Amino acid sequence: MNNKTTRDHIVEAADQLFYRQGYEHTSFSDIADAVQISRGNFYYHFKSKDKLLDAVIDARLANTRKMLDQWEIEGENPEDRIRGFIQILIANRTHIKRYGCPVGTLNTELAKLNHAAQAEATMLFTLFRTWLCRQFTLLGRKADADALAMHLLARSQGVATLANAFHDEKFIKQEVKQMCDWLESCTESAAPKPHRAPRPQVY
Amino acid sequence: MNNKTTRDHIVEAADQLFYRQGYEHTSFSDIADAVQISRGNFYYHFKSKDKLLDAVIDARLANTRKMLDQWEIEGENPEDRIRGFIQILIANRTHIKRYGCPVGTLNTELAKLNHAAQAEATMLFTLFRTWLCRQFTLLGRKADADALAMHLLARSQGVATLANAFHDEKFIKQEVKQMCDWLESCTESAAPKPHRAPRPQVY
DNA sequence: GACAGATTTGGACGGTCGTCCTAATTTACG
DNA sequence: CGTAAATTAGGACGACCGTCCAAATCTGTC
Repeated sequence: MNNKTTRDHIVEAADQLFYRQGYEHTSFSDIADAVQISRGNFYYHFKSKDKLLDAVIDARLANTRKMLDQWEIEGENPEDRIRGFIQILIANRTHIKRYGCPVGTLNTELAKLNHAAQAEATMLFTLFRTWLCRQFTLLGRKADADALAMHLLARSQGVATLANAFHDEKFIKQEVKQMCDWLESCTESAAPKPHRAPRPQVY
Repeated sequence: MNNKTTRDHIVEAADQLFYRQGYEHTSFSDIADAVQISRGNFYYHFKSKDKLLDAVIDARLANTRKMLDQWEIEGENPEDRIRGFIQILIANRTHIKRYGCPVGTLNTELAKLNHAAQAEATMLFTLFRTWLCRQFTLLGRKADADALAMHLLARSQGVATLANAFHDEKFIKQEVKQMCDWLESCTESAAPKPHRAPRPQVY
């Protein structure tokens, strides 16, 4: 599909701007400038700004589903898949440093606005949560798979928040390494060691 | 000092509203309603909204410094102090569930707005960072004290973000327990651990 | 080419925002 | 008490917002 519709362009530009500037701080004029259409044209495609937000979240949900599905059919083992998830932080480190995590920051903003689309945005987290949960189950951690999934999600969110606040990419790499170590400890035989702080070392 | 000035009342109300609704989403009218003064009165005390934000952040910085200083003179050992820090998540869990972490969400918002007060807001994180760093140093982890401090900050932020997104208090308690366990492992002697965590369990 | 429907344009509309200004009121002090 | 300064009230302002609408333009079909 080479010929994208105007609607697609709007959603794409809005997605980027919502991520970089936040939903509320992004006006129709901003998006119109980015897509190079007139302001009035929006209301032919979306009857309100809220509907546009819904469309953006739907697009993100679709893309995320596609990505996670893809990761699952590429024949790696669950541990490598989870490691792949962790590595997103590395791959997107430049954007994360500047704008934070797209999922986390959107959820945070919508919570403050008490926005109707909150539940839909949380679904983005749920997608990762259930996917990670499935991988941990495959790893033989069925009993606490969801807790492990939430734990990993939280670690990722925290890393993104601090990397953003301190504008620090190196911190991302530090923590990614620790998360990978932690992941390995999840797969170890019968008696796994609890998550431990590494001994002093130069990072 | 029983008689607070109008300025103090404004800062206090703005602080609350910025936390609950976000900085941008809070208007002077909102604050005026809360303080019960006229809108025009603001510009006698603050010449712009940005200056009001500066005052709010300064107040938060002062309160945080006071709190951390207090924690340090109350004769506990470093480990207990850090445990106290972790327990903030429990103490404030109801607010965190609803509005997220005051420090993290403010930093996230200001980053998106590319606001001039970003650096001042990051100072809130730095306060906790250096305090935690000092505690870990006292624990004998001088070499990686800052990394441990950042790690703990990140964990806390992640927990707050997810608890907010999923409106889940129980998750906070789960993770706090794990963070306390992790803290204990920081203080153990260089030799490997005497006891291990049990296999998958219900959290 | 003519026509109908889909799409786009640009401006009008109320409303709210941060800001500013002047007049009224309160407070402090000789 | 009287007066100057500090403080507050309330409205005016220009700008921008999301929304809406009528007219113009494009697109495909007979």
